[in-house]
Amino acid sequence: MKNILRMTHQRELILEELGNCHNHPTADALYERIKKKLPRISLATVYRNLEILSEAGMIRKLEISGRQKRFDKEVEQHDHIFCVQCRRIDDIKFDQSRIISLEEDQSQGYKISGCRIEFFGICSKCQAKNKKIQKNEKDCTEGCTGDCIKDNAKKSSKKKSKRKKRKLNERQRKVLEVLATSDNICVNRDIAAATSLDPKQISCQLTALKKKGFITSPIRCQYKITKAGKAAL
Amino acid sequence: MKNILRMTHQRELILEELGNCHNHPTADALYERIKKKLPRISLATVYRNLEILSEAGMIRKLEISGRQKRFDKEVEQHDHIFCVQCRRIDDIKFDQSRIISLEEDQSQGYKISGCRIEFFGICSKCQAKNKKIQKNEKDCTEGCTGDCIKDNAKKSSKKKSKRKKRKLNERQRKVLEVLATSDNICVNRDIAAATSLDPKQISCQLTALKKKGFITSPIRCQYKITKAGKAAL
DNA sequence: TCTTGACACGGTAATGATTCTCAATTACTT
DNA sequence: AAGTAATTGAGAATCATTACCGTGTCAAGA
Ligand SMILES: [Mn+2]
Ligand SMILES: [Mn+2]
Ligand SMILES: [Zn+2]
Ligand SMILES: [Zn+2]
Repeated sequence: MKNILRMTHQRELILEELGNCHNHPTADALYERIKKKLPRISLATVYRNLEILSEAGMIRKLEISGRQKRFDKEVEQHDHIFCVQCRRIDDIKFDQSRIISLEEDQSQGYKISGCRIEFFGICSKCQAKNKKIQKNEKDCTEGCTGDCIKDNAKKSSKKKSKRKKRKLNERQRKVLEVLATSDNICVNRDIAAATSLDPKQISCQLTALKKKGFITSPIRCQYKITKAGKAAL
Repeated sequence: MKNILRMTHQRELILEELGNCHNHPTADALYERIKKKLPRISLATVYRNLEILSEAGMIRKLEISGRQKRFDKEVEQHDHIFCVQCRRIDDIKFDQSRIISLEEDQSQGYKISGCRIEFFGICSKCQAKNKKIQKNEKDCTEGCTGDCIKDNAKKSSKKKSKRKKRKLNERQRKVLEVLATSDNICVNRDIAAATSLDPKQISCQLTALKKKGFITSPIRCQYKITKAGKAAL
């Protein structure tokens, strides 16, 4: 009846490897590290044990906003701060008792058992990086506001997990090829003539290509291939 | 080039329906409600518009701990409290500026742009329910700690999304049938004799059955079918 | 008026993270 | 050493979310 935790080699390694991690790793990241020492370990085993160990209170499972869960060797109560740009997560110590007791008055009948405080911002490294970029950046064609930071974060996080698939379908490739061969800006009609595709189809593909960043439309109804577009061919 | 939001019928409905929701609904829940008024709407449209509307600042996307994202008609800054048992989410107002300025001293170089505070506990309804259950519960064979509450929450949340699949394989059914016919507690050997299965196989199936809640092991190595197990046959 | 292309839609496939399944193996108990 | 329940690896399944694609609608410009 008593649930004894067997200390298998796998479990031991997972615990040890998490202990060596100072950034709060995801199950996947931990799996990659452990594979080097035990190549036949399964990702499911890593997930399983991280769950079991956190259930047993030997590690902590973090549910920071975002998709992947992260794991923490430190079991003592503490909160976190994360960088919205590079996604790193650091510890912060914060006395929750004060804020909880403050909240208990207007708790709407809830019996409060805890709270999670999550700061977010930009870490010192990213601040420095941004400053450098801003200096070097002179040919910024369009206003570069907070959006591009967000885009960067999104892109980097995606690239990190898996390579981004940017496949072109038959029609998109045709359209892109026409734009690649023609030096000047093209309109729908030009492309239709060159590809013998239905103009409606072309409009649809142009939209998709623009969304992917492979073409731009400097003037309404006129398109031009981008560097990314050329690279994609 | 300019991003104009067209107010389509679908978008209007989504906005309106979210406005009528006082609990912070998931995309899926909202979809189910909207389908009643517009049966041909696509789930993808609901997701797409919730994203667009929150991007435009007309609604808010919440990343409360847990898997599904939730959406909030209230765009003013506020935090949330959720019940770990029934998963309902309520609003709380909290002055973040104080706690943020408090944190800024020891911010480890971060430029803090905000924070999310998330209280959790047990709502008044669940508290009342628990009290009732505790009174009625006299045949609680094993210590009923916080664990069963958590189990309940997990189960109910799963049931809500899809019906739980509890199928038995060939061997599991055989084992369960032996336990069902025998009134007393059985050991592995008994089952082996009755089923002509390999004892190793039986051990494995017993583990699976126990995990599913179809059998219990009141004494080590001795098994007994549960009500759920009988129901499953 | 006729084109055009941006936005949007519905349906469906794909994706990413996580969990489940199951026969085989392993680590504890006795 | 034997017996047995916990654990494993490999892969399938699940769940929430997003991407894709062909089509439709609308408003603005030729
Ligand atoms: Mn930490
Ligand atoms: Mn709210
Ligand atoms: Zn950073
Ligand atoms: Zn509740």
